[in-house]
Amino acid sequence: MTHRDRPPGERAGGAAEVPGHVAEAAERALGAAVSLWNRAGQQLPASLSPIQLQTIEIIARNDGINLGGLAAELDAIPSSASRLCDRMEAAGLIVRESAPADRREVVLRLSDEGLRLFTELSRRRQEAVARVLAEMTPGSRRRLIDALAEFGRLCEEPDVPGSRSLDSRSA
Amino acid sequence: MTHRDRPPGERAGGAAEVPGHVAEAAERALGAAVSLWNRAGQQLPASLSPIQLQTIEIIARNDGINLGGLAAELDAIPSSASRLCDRMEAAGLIVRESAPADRREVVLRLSDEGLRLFTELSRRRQEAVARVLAEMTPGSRRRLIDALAEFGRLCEEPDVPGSRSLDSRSA
DNA sequence: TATTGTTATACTCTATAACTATA
DNA sequence: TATAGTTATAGAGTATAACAATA
Repeated sequence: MTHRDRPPGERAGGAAEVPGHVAEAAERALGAAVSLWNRAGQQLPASLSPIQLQTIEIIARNDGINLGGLAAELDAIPSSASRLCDRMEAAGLIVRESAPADRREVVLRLSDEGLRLFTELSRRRQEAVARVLAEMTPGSRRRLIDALAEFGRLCEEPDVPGSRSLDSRSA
Repeated sequence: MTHRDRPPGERAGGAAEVPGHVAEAAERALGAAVSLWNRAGQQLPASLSPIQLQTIEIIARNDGINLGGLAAELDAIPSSASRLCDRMEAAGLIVRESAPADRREVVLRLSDEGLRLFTELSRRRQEAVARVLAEMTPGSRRRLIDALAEFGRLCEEPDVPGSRSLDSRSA
């Protein structure tokens, strides 16, 4: 599906093939979508900070992740992640366990309350997106979903510049 | 997984018309896009915090906004916004002026440095999006841009539930 | 008096550096 | 010694409440 018949040596990863006004339109539309996305989290009844919300998502998708792994996912240092876990454990959102294999490590899991919040967050995001999708014609909606799915897959590909694996803390 | 084919021409009006698996796919794809979007800001050479980045965007798009307006856009209270402006003014990113019409008000503008950062942020976001778009086939890309533009417009419409005008501070 | 913004205080979030425990 | 995590300290970000200036 990944249509890449360009010679590997060509410049800028092929971004030059996309006209400026197209990138600008995409930026504007994505900006509105990002706002919609973020509001779904802000409107949760529990009123978690963005970083606590992000932490819940990371642990939900990486059950049993250790503290260093969480810090890496947050793009933060272990000390910050540790303090964050202090507060989230005290708030009853996560649990810290000692890893059986290596007792230096800490295994992180969601508490029942944390899992409930994650489920609710996902539900609200889907609902917010669905409300907008419902305003579109079925044809537009179908084209958006299909194209967006491809776009999302490409965003997750590690070989896309600016995707992951960058140490932005040293910037 | 019942694929509901609705008769075309029927008025779209409720989120219930969008099947759950469609909303789920959209959530997943948008999540990846949101990550791409956020990384563009994190990788700026200046290393601003998300809230400072957001403040720069708000002032850039609302030149001369007053402090209360900024606070509302940030979904924060004036006191928090005032402290934020203290630091950003000290960092040379924004300037505070007294409003000529009403001397109680404070008019906020970007400094040259703040404007430069905003331009760079926008450039990097467009570049990140363009790099992914360049990986798509021209047809998919076209369909995505067209459908995404419509989606973006609908996200910005005030009558879409969960759009704006919500006082999430009281939640 | 009502509105706009700032200051006092306290808590969360984050990084640097020093530390403890385990390997 | 090297690794995983915590604690000490300090500064940024935020809210509540009290305050000052202007309308």
